Amino acid sequence: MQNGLESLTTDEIAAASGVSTRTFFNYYPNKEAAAIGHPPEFSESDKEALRTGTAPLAADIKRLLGRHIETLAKDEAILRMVGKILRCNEKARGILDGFLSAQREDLTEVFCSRIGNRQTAAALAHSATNAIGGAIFLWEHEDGITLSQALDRVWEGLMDASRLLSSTGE
Amino acid sequence: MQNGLESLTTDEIAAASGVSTRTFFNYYPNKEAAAIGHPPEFSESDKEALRTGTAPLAADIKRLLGRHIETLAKDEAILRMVGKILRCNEKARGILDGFLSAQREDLTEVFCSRIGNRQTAAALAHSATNAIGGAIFLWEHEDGITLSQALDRVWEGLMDASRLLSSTGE
DNA sequence: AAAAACCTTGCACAGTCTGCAAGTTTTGCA
DNA sequence: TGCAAAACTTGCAGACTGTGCAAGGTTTTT
Repeated sequence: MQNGLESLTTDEIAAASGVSTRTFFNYYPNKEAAAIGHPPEFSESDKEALRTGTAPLAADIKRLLGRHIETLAKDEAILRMVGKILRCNEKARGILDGFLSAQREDLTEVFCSRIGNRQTAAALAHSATNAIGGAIFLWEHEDGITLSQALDRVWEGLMDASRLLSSTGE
Repeated sequence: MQNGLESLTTDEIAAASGVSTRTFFNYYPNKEAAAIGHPPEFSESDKEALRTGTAPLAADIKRLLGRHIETLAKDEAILRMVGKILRCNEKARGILDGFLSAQREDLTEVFCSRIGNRQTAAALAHSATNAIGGAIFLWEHEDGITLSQALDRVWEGLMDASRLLSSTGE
């Protein structure tokens, strides 16, 4: 069993769900999309807080990410299972990638309305979504660490990296 | 024609390549992988230069990225075609994502050996690969801009973002 | 209670991809 | 040169995903 998904047929999934295979495909465009579902979005109020926040930008971003990771932490089991699927199913990765790209664009708009410059906003949005992804990755690969702790570690790395990039020496 | 790839069957591709369909699948694991191919890697010597460089980190990174984007610029036609495929084929996105993740890990090692801290290295690697992706995106969506110019714009955004993140005020 | 809108399902079908068992070509070496 | 081994190509059968369509059933509306 390389995947878990690959060894599950749509017939089996449909039967287990108590609908016909045809109906399964009325609900979901394909097997992978059904398996990974739709990842949670950043909350509107958190985005609004980021848009209008007055604390240093880094602090406001960290708050958004922290709250988002808390949301994710509510479904650790799902997160772990989805991670397993993503690790060995290319199509699933592509589908998730689509969702995350949309979220990143969304976040880019938020940053854009706070700081004005689109390229800068895009870089920030990338950093933010990478931090979430990185935190999940760390949490998956390191025992006895919570998602929040993982985010803190990743965040520190991002802060270090930012300092390194913006300083002229090393 | 939503995709271009979806309306092309493997039978057609194989026939056009002068081999049987079965042989096509001996060469490539699937249609999408065949269509997008393997993206170019960062050159070993450029990575080595980054590993052992003594200029400010940002300058060394920028050099690596600049040289990589020059490599990409040699095949603009391919880049454009692959972009078109990626935009509407989830499986292809997932496959590319796998390649790029591997490249990013590779780059993480490079940064790691230069600066020591793994999380920081990972953040830098993310920023670097995002810059490449962002530059291609910008080049695709803005008329009359070269890849190098696009990279410069994206790079400025990254520098701004780094300063914003590492400063306590705004 | 009839009509309209909606949902589920079966069926046929196009397409991807794999394993297997030939057959064919290339390589290497005697 | 010539033959055996290795490597490659192919056809075929088959499992599986996903779609269009039309028939049948359910729910909602009037």
